[in-house]
Amino acid sequence: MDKAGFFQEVYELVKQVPEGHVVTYGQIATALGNPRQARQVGWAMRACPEDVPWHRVVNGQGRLSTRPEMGSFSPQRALLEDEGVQFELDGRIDLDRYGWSDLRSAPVARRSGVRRE
DNA sequence: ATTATGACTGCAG
DNA sequence: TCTGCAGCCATAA
Repeated sequence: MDKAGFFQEVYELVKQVPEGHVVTYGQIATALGNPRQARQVGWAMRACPEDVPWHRVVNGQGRLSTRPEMGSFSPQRALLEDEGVQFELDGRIDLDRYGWSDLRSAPVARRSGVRRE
């Protein structure tokens, strides 16, 4: 797998995230084998193809990291809310509830009380 | 080859 | 809880 494959892998992982769930950059980087490459994941998202649900990717704090300045704000929040993700009053997401851990076969320790919607 | 930048993360204040 | 600083690493100039 060449370096360009890294981007492709990121996209594949993001595509695996179902509606109503989100993943962090570090999570993706970890799934790829390098938790330190979280930043490069962001770089990959910068080229986010249309067939990639980039809006389901947030930072480790459950906040939207997408640049709020690209000429206009991103519809990320609206998209997530439309999928059933409930935002906190401070604009944060409860990763304990919406965080996805089954990225490409993860050990997981999913809590038993994951109630969605 | 070297410096700067960034859609990140974790720790410290 | 929030802000700031340092560590990491691929891409750009």
